[in-house]
Amino acid sequence: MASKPTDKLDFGILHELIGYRLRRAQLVFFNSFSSACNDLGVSPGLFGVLVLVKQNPGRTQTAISQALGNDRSAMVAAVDKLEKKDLVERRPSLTDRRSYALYLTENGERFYQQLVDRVLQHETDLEAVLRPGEKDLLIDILMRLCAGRTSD
Amino acid sequence: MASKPTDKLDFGILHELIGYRLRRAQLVFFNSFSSACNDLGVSPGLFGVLVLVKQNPGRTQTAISQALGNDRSAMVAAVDKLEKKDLVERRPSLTDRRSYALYLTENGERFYQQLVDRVLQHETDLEAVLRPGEKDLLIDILMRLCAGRTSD
DNA sequence: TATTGTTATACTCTATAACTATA
DNA sequence: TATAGTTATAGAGTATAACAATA
Repeated sequence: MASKPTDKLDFGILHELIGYRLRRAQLVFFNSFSSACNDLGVSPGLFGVLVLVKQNPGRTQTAISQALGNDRSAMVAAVDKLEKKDLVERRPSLTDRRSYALYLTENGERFYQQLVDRVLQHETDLEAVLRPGEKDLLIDILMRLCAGRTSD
Repeated sequence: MASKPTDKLDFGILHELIGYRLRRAQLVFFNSFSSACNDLGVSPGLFGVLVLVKQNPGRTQTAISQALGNDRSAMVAAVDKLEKKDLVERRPSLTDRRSYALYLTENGERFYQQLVDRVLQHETDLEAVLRPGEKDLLIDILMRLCAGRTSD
């Protein structure tokens, strides 16, 4: 009898590889984050920009992009989107006429509170499968795995 | 005095969010996996296909794609690449003339051993920052985070 | 009617190179 | 010379819709 496509497959070493498990888990998080926040029009990437601008008002696009570990060219479209949504504004830098200083707008400040509530609720939902202390340990392990290989 | 782009930024809640930490860690893994295996011409995604074909010879493209959690249309280019590298072959299914049965080629079998050695070495390198028992716990936590939300 | 492999297509994310205006 | 923002561009990766052959 031929095997059906829905039969469980043997994953071999795949299930024991940290890289594969990270990819699957990250995909789950990405999708559920998007579901939780797509009515607000904020992707995981844009959320990261918003947090850094909120916590570090007045920084340049390049500084934000370096902190997030991606190229400054990618920041252009991101800030464009956030500006169009009236969440972030580019102000001319007082000290360097080549660069902009990024700030949350008034609307962005209000929006940010609402967004963070939503994100923390999402986080809480997904933490439901963790036992006490496991979240902190998970974060700690993930940071160690990045140590020396990223800018943050 | 103006802040320099290289100053450390305040990440606020970002560093405490599982989703963000997963994304950063996954990026580190993806990049180091690519460095370790790009001379072999195998990406993380192609590696997943190879493992599933090795462990489940004779399955269809659709079965493999479902197990990996992506669309069957994406399998076409993947199997094309693996066939061009003489690692995988499409054999006509004996029971269903619409579908192919996937197998590793002879060359693919030899290549697979070498590739797995490389991947396990890569895994070992990255496990260096983990304490005894933490890897199993990490895998367990990551699988729990996926439970009920993926096909595997 | 439903499914397999395929194609065409599009969208996101990301990186590189080159340009401009400044420094 | 070097840097900030920008643009054009290209490459993955991924998803949808539609089609022909087959079930």
